[in-house]
Amino acid sequence: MTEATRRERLRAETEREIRQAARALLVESGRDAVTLRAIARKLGITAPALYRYYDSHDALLRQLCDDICADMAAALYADLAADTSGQVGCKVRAVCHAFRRWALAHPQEFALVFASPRDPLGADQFGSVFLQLAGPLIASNEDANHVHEEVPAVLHEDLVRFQQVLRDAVAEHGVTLADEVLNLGKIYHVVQSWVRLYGHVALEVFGRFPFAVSNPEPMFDSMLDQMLSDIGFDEG
Amino acid sequence: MTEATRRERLRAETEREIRQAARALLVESGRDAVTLRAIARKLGITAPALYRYYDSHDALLRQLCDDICADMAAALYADLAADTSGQVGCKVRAVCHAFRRWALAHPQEFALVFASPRDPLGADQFGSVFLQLAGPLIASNEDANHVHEEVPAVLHEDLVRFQQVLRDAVAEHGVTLADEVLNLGKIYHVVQSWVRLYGHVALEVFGRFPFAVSNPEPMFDSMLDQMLSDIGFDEG
DNA sequence: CGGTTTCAGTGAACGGTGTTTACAAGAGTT
DNA sequence: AACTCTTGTAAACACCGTTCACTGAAACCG
Repeated sequence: MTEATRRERLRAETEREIRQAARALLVESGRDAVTLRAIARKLGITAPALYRYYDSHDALLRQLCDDICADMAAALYADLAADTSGQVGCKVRAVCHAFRRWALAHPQEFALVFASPRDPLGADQFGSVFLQLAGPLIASNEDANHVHEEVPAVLHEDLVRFQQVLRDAVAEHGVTLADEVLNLGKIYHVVQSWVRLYGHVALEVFGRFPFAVSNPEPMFDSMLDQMLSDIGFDEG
Repeated sequence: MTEATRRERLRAETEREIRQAARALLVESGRDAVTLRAIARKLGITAPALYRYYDSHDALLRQLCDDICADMAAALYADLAADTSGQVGCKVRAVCHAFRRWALAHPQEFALVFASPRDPLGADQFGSVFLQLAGPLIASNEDANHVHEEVPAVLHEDLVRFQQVLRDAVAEHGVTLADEVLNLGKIYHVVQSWVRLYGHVALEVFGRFPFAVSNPEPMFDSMLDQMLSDIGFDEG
């Protein structure tokens, strides 16, 4: 049984409906359609009532971003779990494909979360998703630590910091990483992989490839091949 | 002297002021601040007057996108011309740096043009900029055609089409390209370079790197090094 | 020159938006 | 039963895109 009082249950229910309505409006008609009055209309209430739940329209949009990130994370985890091959390379590939698939299926959400020149947005949420996914995957790839190139010294400071962030993320899963498996060269390639992954997906979602690509999926696959090879995963 | 009548001159002047006001609003306060009424206020006229110049708010935004693309193109050309080293690799590097610098200096414009899930937007404008820049640069790099890797057969169709687009773009400059210098492997790397260039710049502008990068420029430089090496330019 | 057309700009209006305020009415508490 | 806390309302304000009837001056023409 729920410990919450009747009022608390009703409030939670209304808040859920608000988020749901906001999400539906975003998906159906884009960011500009996520209007306090439109949301209220969907719930059969008036706009000012929403101020009992959110301080402003902006705050509601921020919440929407967090919800989107959480949903995306769930989708990525699901696709990751669906990959039953023991191979780590396959898992990485599965997650990357899931990210592309999610972005193409949710262009409005993608644009809101990943392409707004705003301060925090869903930054925290997303960062954790990336770390939760990338960290353990890299960690589990112990046998492919032959990547040991030198990276420019100027990058060391940032890469060491990211190394620590990754180590902490993995530690929450109860795994400890050796410097050998998580060397700076690999860290660098992880960042570069995120650049390419994001670049391809954003270009595809926003239609900004320099020419019409009839079927971008093979190009994405080809890019993944090189990414995985760069990062030190065996082909497969 | 101008052939235009007095009325035509005044109209052109007003139109220029409209674009200028719209641009200022975008830069100062973001996309949502580019309002017909706010523009009119800046010109000392009323909002409906703007309908004598643009069919709708949307049409005005589209024009704004075109203006931004044109300005960016001018900035890139200027930075390209400023590079007096004869080396093609240096020119490519200069243009890439110019693109990053422009994006960081104009985040709102970048977001509007490059990160909206809309149909054409400034697509034509931008595409031409990319082609005008990339085509001649690749063409002039005749001695570095040692890149001749195999690309997946599924990509051939698209790459051949892009090859033709590039060839046409270069032809307008009076240069004819041999298949040897513009082979599919190189074409593929050009596309991949655009993915990485766009990915890095967008991530930096939108603050979506998975960790705080204290000084992204060296990372950008490092990426350029690999890009140029992939594409077949000599180090320099 | 006088008459007519063209056209940039106005003011009022409509329905939409975020937000604030004062107020009502029910739920929970004592 | 009396009181408080919470959730909603209605009205209002200022802003938005857009339309429409209208004005006044510039441009054109006989």
